[in-house]
Amino acid sequence: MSPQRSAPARPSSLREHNLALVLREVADGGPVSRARIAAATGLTKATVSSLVETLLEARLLAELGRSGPVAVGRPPSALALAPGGPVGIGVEINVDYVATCTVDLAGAVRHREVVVGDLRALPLSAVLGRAAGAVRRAVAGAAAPVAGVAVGVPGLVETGGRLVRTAPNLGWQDVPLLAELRERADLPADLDLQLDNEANLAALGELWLGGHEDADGGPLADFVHVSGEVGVGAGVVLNGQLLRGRHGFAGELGHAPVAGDDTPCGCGARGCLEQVAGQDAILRAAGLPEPARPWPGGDDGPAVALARAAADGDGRTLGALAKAGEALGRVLAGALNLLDVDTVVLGGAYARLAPWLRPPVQAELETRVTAARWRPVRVLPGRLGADAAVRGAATSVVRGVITAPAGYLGRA
Amino acid sequence: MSPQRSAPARPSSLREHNLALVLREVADGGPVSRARIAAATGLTKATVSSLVETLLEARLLAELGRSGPVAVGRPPSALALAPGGPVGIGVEINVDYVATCTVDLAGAVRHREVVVGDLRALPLSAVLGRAAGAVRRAVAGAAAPVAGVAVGVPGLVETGGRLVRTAPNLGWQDVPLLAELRERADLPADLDLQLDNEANLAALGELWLGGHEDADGGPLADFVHVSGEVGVGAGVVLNGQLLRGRHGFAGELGHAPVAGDDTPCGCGARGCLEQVAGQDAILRAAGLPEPARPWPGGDDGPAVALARAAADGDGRTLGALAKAGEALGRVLAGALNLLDVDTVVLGGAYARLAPWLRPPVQAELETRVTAARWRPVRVLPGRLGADAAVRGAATSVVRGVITAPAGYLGRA
DNA sequence: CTCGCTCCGTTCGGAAGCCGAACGAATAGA
DNA sequence: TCTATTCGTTCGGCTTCCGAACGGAGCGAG
Repeated sequence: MSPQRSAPARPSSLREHNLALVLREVADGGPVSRARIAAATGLTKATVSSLVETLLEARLLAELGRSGPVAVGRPPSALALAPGGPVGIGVEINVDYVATCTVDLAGAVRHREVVVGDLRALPLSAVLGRAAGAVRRAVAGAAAPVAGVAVGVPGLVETGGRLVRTAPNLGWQDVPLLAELRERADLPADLDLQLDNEANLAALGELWLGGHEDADGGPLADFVHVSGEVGVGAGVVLNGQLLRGRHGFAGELGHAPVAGDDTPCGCGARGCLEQVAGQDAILRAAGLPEPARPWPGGDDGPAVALARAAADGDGRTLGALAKAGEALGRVLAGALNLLDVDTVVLGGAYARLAPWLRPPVQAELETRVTAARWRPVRVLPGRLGADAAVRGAATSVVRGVITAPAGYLGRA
Repeated sequence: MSPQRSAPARPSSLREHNLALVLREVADGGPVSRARIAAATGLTKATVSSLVETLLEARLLAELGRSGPVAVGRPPSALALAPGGPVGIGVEINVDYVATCTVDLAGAVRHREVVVGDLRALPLSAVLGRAAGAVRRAVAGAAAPVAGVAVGVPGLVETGGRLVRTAPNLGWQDVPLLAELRERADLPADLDLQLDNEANLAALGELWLGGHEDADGGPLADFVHVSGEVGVGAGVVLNGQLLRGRHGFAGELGHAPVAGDDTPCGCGARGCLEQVAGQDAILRAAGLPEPARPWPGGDDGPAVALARAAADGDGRTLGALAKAGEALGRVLAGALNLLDVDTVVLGGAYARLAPWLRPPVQAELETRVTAARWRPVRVLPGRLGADAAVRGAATSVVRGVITAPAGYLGRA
């Protein structure tokens, strides 16, 4: 009846589940004692001890020794994610740069590299070569076991696929990116490689690393992340999980029709959101020249020029931003209604433009989101800026280890 | 890190999981032998035997005896869902009727009752009295243990809530429906009562009972179900699961803005989809009189009048339907893009109007759904008609038993 | 300084579950 | 009647978790 078959549960499945439970408890709550883990998870102290021992041997946890002489009784010995534990490597291949990032189990950035260059001007093999070089350097520089590499691209990627279906802004079509990278960077065959959409990874970055809060003060777990780069991409996070959709194409927002606009769009239709709220469109409407390429990841790109003009009070720019915000708000309202989400995170280039985009977006949401009467809608600027996608990618690798430590144990 | 805490896994969790696995295998594949279950699930024959014995004792499974002397070797003894097993009761409280429905484990309808009457004309307590009477009769008439009762209403219901937040067409506001029903129908305190949105239940009905097929020929597990009743409600099914959203309000589609329309809407905004594609709106645009209330569940209501006029070639009606279909298609395109879904099911009143709505909807989807180049979009008429919600409700109860038999064992 | 209190982590027996292999059961065909 | 074949059960062994008891480590009172 359910389409997804599930596997039989053996005694070892128990252990896998509980290993993840313990590990997640440490990851969530910082240094904790065994006794606290037992209390929090509902497992017995005995069981926790056994699980912890396994995790210590796997070098995923480390014993900190005693922390502070704060209480009566035998002092606990705190456990934390192992500093020498596995790291994840994130890679972002974008129009103007290739970025890599190495993070440890705790999500802290260990290393970061950005190679700037207009990749559209290069042939595919040259781009692959650059990316492979960056990956090789990241792997070689990691002074710890590498749990995996996650690659983000601005394009459509099929779920679990190893193939970039299409990346219009790179001019890619059906590129077997992971296989190419594995070969060119000479990566071992058992190294875990993943591929995902850049907008999805950015949303995950804000989820895990943004430190955003729920309306109730808890960690934000339901939101729509919109990033305005060349197009308009969205990542939908529901209940702490990314919505990928059946084929992994979920989050397409850029080609929603916007009333009162007839600009033809590359997709064939007219009046797409991208033609009003895309970065290039705003730039055009503001009458600003396109900044010289390449710019490194939005930090120095059109968003900055726009923000500067807006801060100077340039009328055309302010008008363009207001119009973009309104269109964005209308389309987002539809998404929020459909998904029952009450928070929007303005990421990517939009984060920098948030001071001007936020008011019109918020206003549109307030009038158009049906459930706004019960729980107010919120518009938050992203906190990771242009790093969201790479850091999200790298973190997704270590999150994979934390939520399924058995898989890592098996390989390592 | 994940916001949702999970419970520790004990040895008994193993059994719960595997009981569900076996039960689902039987529910999916019809009568099966123990050996086949073992092969399909990956469990051992020994384990399957043990699990099956538990399920037999719980009266969830029944032994059919030998089926046919078809093969060599010891003949298998087929297992099927127990005919005398627990049943689920579904209730739908709508504007013009109260319906109940009793289904057995296999999803077959055992009993059905519709009480017609314009409930808007009645005070709340009278409506509750009618519903309670219907529930009491259904429970009394069930010649089998009742696993639970699921109630659907046309309004907003918080996830896991026992409260109807608002049901505009019934004039309800914060009605503690489940508590009222339990008291008025004198239901035992341990009987499982659930509450859900009618549109959600209808989507589940089409999922489980509609017999729709995927583009690949498998069972359809990803679609958006739109039902045009008084408003426009949607149920989103992703990977065989209903998308409820954080508060259970997901699927709101009726108030998406439609270009080129300025009709004021009850929600405060202008140009909402409901004002173009809602049943009443189509009726108005077609210039047809509103049929006399009450009508029983759309089967005799405005949809029939519209279908008749359209079949007769009435120009205004055809125009209204075309316009409604176009608007619906535009809004649905946005949803399909956002969710990465390629199938729309036209349910409720739309099912009857599918011959006229389908072409414009399909056309809009084909031009506006970005991924339509890779996998064609499909528009299917719903197959359960006005029964979808009640049958979905009743089936959701028995599905609950099948996917978590341990819970039922514990109570029974 | 020592004893008792409190809390932490470990040890050990017992129970629940699953697996693998061997065994009895039931039927068709030689 | 015997053999081949498939089905379902039985039994010993393994993994895992639980509960209770135990030893350990620090603090404070006397």
